[in-house]
Amino acid sequence: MTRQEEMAALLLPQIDKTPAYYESLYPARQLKEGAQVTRIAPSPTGYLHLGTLFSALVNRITATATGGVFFTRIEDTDKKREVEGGIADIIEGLSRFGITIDEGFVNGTTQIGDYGPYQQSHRAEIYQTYVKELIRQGLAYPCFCTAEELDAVRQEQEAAQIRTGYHGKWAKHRDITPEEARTEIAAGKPFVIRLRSPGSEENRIRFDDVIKGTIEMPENDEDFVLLKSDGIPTYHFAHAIDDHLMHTTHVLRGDEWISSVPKHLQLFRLLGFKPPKYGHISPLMKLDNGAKRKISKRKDPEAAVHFFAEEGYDPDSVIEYLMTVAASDFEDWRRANPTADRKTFPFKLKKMSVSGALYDENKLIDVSKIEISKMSADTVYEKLTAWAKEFDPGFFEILTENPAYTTAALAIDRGNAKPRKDIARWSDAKDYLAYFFASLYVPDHTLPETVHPEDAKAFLQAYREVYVETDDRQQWFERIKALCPALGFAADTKAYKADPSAFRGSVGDLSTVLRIAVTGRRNTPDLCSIMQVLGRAECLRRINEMMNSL
RNA sequence: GGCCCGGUGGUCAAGAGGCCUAAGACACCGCCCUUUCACGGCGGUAACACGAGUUCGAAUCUCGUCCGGGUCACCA
Repeated sequence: MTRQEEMAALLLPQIDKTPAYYESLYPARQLKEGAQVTRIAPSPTGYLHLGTLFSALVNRITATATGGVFFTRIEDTDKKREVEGGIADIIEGLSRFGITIDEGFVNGTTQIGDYGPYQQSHRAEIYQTYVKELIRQGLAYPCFCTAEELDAVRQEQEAAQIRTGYHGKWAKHRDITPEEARTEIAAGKPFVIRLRSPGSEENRIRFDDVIKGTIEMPENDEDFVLLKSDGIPTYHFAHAIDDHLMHTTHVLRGDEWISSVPKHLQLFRLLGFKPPKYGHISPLMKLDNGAKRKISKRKDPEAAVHFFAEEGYDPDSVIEYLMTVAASDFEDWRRANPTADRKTFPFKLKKMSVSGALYDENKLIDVSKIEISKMSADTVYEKLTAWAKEFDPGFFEILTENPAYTTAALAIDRGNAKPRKDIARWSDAKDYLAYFFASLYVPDHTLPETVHPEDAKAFLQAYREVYVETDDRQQWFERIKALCPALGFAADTKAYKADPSAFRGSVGDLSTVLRIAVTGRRNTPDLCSIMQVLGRAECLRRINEMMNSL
């Protein structure tokens, strides 16, 4: 037994498997040429973060565009930060946004696929097997430093203005002997396993980031921690083992990871693994007092995706917006393919922005209005009521009392070539539909300054007599025009504009009066349709009510 | 501070040495259309961070400066 084998046996006595065992357990995937395997690896430390959603989207569409696989893996190696129900929050959150998962966790408790377990806390033995091999090869060693000692070293380094960290001569336990280690262990001292980095700061490494392009950095010379004192790996080590064994081809993650790439590449090389392609995604930013900064979980409500649900944004709108941020050519594609499934969008990582984009609510609203304008009345009814049920129960009651009626109201000016774009969020619908429901109807009978109350009253009185509920738009309008001459109004807008002094007003004014009478407001979609949905009795009632107030 | 990444209108962005008098979208403004509003159409305001250099020619290449972001844990 060599000294290194002795050390390996001392540190990880319970490990009896070898890497070869796992290599054969998780054979290469059988995928077609060019298929890319991606993943999202969230930590269950709380709700689904916007950044995680964005990253999941990018990984998802990358796999989809290449006929590959997208899987989820739970990085629960930090027990201190773990939150109960965190897995379900994140995974089910992704589903709500329509992000489908091919493999790994598909909800809070179920995992599918042949490369599991997809939860790092259940993979301890795998990591330890590889660490043991590294120790055998002299590439890893135990470190017994306490947090205080490490802290003291850092302070010394800072005082001397040299690079901080556990490397080179500062790596106290780098050459610890099996005997020394045995003594420490016997004394009950906890230890971590560190990499014995063969790297040097003098060397430069380069790699091609599939999003950012070529990046050059100093080689890693840090003896960073592989296994924490509880036997659980750090992110770096788990990443190398898992993405190798799960055969990930593309690691697309937040760009806060860029600086760790030298560690990861070194790990893959030392372990004898083929490294994946890396792509680093710029974060979504927000303007804070004129300064751009990454959206923060603590300061920004938008960081938590449930914010969007509460605001009433449709998940589909949020994804559509995120797509415009993820791919600079997505909007053009969307214009050319207004109704196509996003899954057919030919996504290219090269089209991703290199710098962080500012979260733009205006743009979200615009995208959302377009999305909702393209929906059928039935779809709107379904989504709106689903939203209201959760976030505005009172409104839900009102909407569902008579589904056919609500749907008819929602159908106005919808489904034609130029649908209206009144609704950006489901919460907007309450005001938009208010005059259709007695309990929400708060009419404002204020007339435009240009219209005299007596004219309005005379018009309403005359209209009441000629009103035919079944008129189509054309007939409906003709009827109003027909009333104009007797009231001294211009039936033709152009004639009125040519000589306003010759008339008391125009047909437009009269239409507005009717609109105010029927809906209690001046701006609405097509009035004729509204009156049909409201019904003759209700329209007459409202017209009379208005007349009485004049 | 060290190491990385980035900087084109208010925002997102196209842009690969001459096609740039710099596209498009959102927002904003105006006009037209119009029974209101919206939609739509037309038009408008508004940008290559700065300074050197390379070149006949620079938004594009190089260097420097400045600014912004990220990262330097037994967190991910």
